[in-house]
Amino acid sequence: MQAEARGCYDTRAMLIKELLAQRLTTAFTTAQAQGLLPPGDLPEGVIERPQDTKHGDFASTLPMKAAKTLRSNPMKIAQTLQQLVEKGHEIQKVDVAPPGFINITLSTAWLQQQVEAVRHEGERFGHVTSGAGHKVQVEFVSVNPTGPVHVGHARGAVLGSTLATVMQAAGYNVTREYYVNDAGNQMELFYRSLWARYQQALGKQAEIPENGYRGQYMVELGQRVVQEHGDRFLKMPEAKAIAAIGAVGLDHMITAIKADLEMIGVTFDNWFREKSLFQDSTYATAMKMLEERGYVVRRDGALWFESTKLGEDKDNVLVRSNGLPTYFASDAAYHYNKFMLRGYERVIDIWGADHAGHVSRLKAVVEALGADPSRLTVLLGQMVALKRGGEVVRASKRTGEIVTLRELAEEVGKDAVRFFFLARSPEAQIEFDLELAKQQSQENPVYYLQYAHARIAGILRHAEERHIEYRDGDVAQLKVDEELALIRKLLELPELVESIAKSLEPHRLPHYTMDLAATFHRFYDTCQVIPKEYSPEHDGALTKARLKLVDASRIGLAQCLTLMGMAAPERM
RNA sequence: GCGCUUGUAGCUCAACGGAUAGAGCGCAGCCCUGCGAAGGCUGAGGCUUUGGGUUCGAAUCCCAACAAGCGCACCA
Repeated sequence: MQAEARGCYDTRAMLIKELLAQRLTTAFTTAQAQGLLPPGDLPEGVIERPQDTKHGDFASTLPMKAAKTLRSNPMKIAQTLQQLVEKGHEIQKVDVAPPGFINITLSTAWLQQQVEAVRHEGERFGHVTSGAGHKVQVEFVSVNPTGPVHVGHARGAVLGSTLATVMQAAGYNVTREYYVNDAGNQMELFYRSLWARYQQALGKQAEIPENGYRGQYMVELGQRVVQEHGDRFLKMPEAKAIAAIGAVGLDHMITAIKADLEMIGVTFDNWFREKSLFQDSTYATAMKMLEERGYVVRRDGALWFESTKLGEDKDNVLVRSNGLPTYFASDAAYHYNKFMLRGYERVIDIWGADHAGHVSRLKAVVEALGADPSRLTVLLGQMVALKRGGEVVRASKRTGEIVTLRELAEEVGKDAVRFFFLARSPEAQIEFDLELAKQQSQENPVYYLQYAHARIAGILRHAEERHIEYRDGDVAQLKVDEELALIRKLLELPELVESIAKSLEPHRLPHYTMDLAATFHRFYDTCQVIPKEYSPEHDGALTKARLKLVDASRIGLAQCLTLMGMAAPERM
């Protein structure tokens, strides 16, 4: 394995981080075998990236972690390992720093060679194989189709779509799914509200039901149905009319939601209908299974899921005494479908924090259905408080006072919306000031990233115009700090992709991209790529090498922007 | 009242239990007769809400207080 890795420049085969971890592990066991270190287990977390690059490319805190179990001095352990780590051609030096750090610096020659490796990988650079084709579902947004998508939903949309993309890059087999809640009494209310608006559009007297949907969009929807269908629903018996008009309204809502989400680059592989759970035997089978496993009891005329048997605070109603199933029952059946029928090895649900209280009971029901609840992860996006010029804007579908995603996308732009929500960890409760967002879109981090990409494109264009062919450039010319720093920064991308897929923290991607862009800008500032008085004899070697580095940077930056669903412009 | 999440620069936010806590915006200076100045460099700005604890080491883990958000239905 090690010999194989040594001769390999392809980062896809093995990350340098993993290679170094192996070397350290081998050094550790060798030291014990030779009696240089006392016996004892290898601690977790062998290798990491130091915060400060002056400490080298990689650092290990292994000596300090092992000191206790080995009953040995951390500095002594560090020094022992320092001697035993196989350097190969990748490692330039291994240092020891108090109180027991091992610092590893990569060799310049190896770093230079990575420029070729990145260019060789091209569009695939940054992709890794840690996901091993495992079947994963990411379910997100899933807004009730009773109204348009609003600003608060944008967060989950961006989080979910980026996570799905990154997991795909990490080698998972990912399905993006939207759960359409087209059953239940909220939908019933929506249908009846639309029925009323439809009648009003035809000049008839009609009342919006209590707690119905009163937004302006419902008025428009009613008018639209009149345009498309005339008064034909009036001729039906009311119950039938409501059902028929409801189906039409639902269709329009889903189409609108789909279009709005596409405005910020969010798409799905599957739109799963709640109703389908009842149309086939999924719901019945799931309920039967819960019953057979002894988790269902009848009490006060309702059917209860005995979550308390699984350590929950209280039981939950599956079927109300009026015979109608609760949302929770649908959810149980839906997850039965995800795990049992479709066989996802792992399911990630992205919800708003207002649903936090439902996580544990859903996990309980998944367990009751016989799936390991650790296969289900629920990510909660904390609430987004919406402001306009410092004033809080209340978002409510029923009162109709909403700022829609569409408005936001039109005002602020897709890339800025994505970046803004993506850069914050899901747990952060954020305030979104529309005025500020618009204003800042002039002086936005988004432009910082895209400018770097456009700048790169400009240089490459320039090289082409001057007919500078750099295929034969020699990367060994790259020796300046700013050049090597840029290579080092690029090499972090595959590690980051692997790490994000594991920790489910896509917010680290925008921060890395900012870093990469800054590192490029610094390189640009100190290292001129194509001199004004360019002469092939005099400048050729360095210019060609730097063009290769610029090209590798383009690949890395474009990959980041692509993973985030943002544009990578050639010009601005 | 109980539970979950969160308190980090003036503002918006980062920081696998590791070395001097970092970015962007804002603020004060400096840098284009050289590839895109939507850029670079320098500086000011922090008792990581407070008080205890755990350990070689804590913004990070545990306990308590204070503050904010969200839950606590036969709604979704």
